[in-house]
Amino acid sequence: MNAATVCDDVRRLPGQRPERAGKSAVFSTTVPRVDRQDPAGNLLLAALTAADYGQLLPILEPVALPLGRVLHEAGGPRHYAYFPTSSVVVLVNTLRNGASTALAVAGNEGVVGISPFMGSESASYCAVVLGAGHAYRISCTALKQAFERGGKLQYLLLRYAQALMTQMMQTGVCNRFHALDQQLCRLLLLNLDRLPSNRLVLTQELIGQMLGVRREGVTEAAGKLKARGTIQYRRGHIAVIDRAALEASACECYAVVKLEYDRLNPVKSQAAITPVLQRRQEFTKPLDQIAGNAFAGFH
Amino acid sequence: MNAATVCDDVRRLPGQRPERAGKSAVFSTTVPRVDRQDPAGNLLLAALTAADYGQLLPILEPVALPLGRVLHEAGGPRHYAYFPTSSVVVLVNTLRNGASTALAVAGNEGVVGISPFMGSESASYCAVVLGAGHAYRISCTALKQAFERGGKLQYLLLRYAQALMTQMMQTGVCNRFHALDQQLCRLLLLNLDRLPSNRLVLTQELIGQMLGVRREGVTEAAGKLKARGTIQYRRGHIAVIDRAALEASACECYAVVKLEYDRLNPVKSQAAITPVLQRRQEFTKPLDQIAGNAFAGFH
DNA sequence: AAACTTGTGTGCGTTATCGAGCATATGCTC
DNA sequence: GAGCATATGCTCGATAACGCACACAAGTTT
Repeated sequence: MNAATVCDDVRRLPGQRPERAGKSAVFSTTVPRVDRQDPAGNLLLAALTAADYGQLLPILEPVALPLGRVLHEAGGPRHYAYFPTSSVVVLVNTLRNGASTALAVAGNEGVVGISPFMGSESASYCAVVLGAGHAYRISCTALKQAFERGGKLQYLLLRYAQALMTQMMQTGVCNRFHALDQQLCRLLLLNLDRLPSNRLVLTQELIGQMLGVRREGVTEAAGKLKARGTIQYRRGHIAVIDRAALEASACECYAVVKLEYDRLNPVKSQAAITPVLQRRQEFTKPLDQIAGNAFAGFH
Repeated sequence: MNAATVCDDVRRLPGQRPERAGKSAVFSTTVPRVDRQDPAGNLLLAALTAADYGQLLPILEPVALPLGRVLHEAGGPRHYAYFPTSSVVVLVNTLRNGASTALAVAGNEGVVGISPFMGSESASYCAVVLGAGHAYRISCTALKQAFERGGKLQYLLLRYAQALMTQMMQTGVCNRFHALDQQLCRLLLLNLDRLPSNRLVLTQELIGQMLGVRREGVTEAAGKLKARGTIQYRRGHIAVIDRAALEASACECYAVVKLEYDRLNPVKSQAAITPVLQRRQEFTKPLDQIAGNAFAGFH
């Protein structure tokens, strides 16, 4: 991790070189030039009052985030917090034996680095760029100061932290109960929602690390999706062909998380999630109403 | 859940009736009468400034929490936040199919119900009493108001929320990678740390629900611990005989979480965790230093 | 064009956990 | 003490994911 490379042009990345004449119609699709080269490309920043936004603007620093860049190391000090505009960052927890899982995905709806205002210099997870793109960074001390001024900024940051927590919990249960096939769909969708196109730059090996499973398992699961025409892929590039089918194949966890995040930004369209909203009742069923529950009779 | 029973005497609980003359030396051990019948029995409240504490005191309401009491339902509104003194509460996430996992354990070191000050009326998890005891409750609006006054109370609440997040993440990875045997040890220890004695009132069925595994699996894992003389149990009562052995059998996750929580309260002795502190280096190893990592070469 | 790196496809035996069913034991209630 | 609800113990086949080994293909470097 070299500080001098922080502002490198993101358009030149491993595995993301300028494409040759389209071999496949899907992969030659030009990526929409939604660079979101403006702090307001980050929904959290965009939701600030003009006064707050004005105060932050001069200390926000644009950075390009290449795939694999480690923004925060586990247990290490956080120097900057990042407001992604067109990048996707995952929060990864790693065990002693090297096994790791991504517990949360963050993008232009939030901020990477909540510890500064949560009262701790460090946190146990590490933050890694999974989708190359841009972000605006701010020094942790400045963010902390801004947070302590209270007001809408504080509210938005806390509200986001809460949503992040929800995502972590949901991913935690998902880890235990849902099949790899479903989890793959969830991961793809969470990334997709934070990117401007239907294409992801991800190797199966990397996906395996994010889900905490073997690469071979990902190959198998991805193969099924490919066979069904839901996705296409080749050497680290994934193109989602049928998003609806992907949502249908995902576990409920995607919907739960999406719903929570949609509540952060009431302006955003919720059209895509409507069928899920209707199932909300089931998600919120209390523990004691569930069949075979050992708590029954204690109330 | 009947509101009228909220203040029932906790000494009369299912499975916790007055004991007959000790059949077994372990189980007849009288529980130390550490009732912590004082808000200061909660470490978070105890750490407040005299002024803050004085302001909260009149609106804190003592409640007895019987085993199985649901404090917050998933997705439901939170009316009260709870500061446990001698009770243990788990935060449980439940899926549509009824499968559930406890992602965090809370006790007298913190508070149950962080959503009010995190800016949301509800949260996706539910909070269930796993260790009967006492707590002090406060209305969510009052807690929110107190939080907004800023100062040390705000700091402590946020700092705790951050630790809770760490616990959830750690539990999330633990869910995926660690064997049931290890997870059982972790769960027992986390409960033990929040209770005054070496005894837990827990059925294997309940443990299964907390860990998201079958009851039979718990039977097997508990059987091994019993055979090794680490614990004893009978019909919903577990007694920890050899705590050191239990710690040795637990996965690293217990230590990571304990360490994080110990940082909340610097006064507390860290003697028990010393060997773990020495291994801290390994926990914080960044993702890119780990063998077989797909990120290598991207920096 | 050749060599090389890196990503993907596949097969095979191993393992932990599951799901279901049933047996036994414990401790409460009457 | 008898009856009963419930906690625990045990078995068996099924299954998802693992670990490993290797073949092959795509794209880069020389």
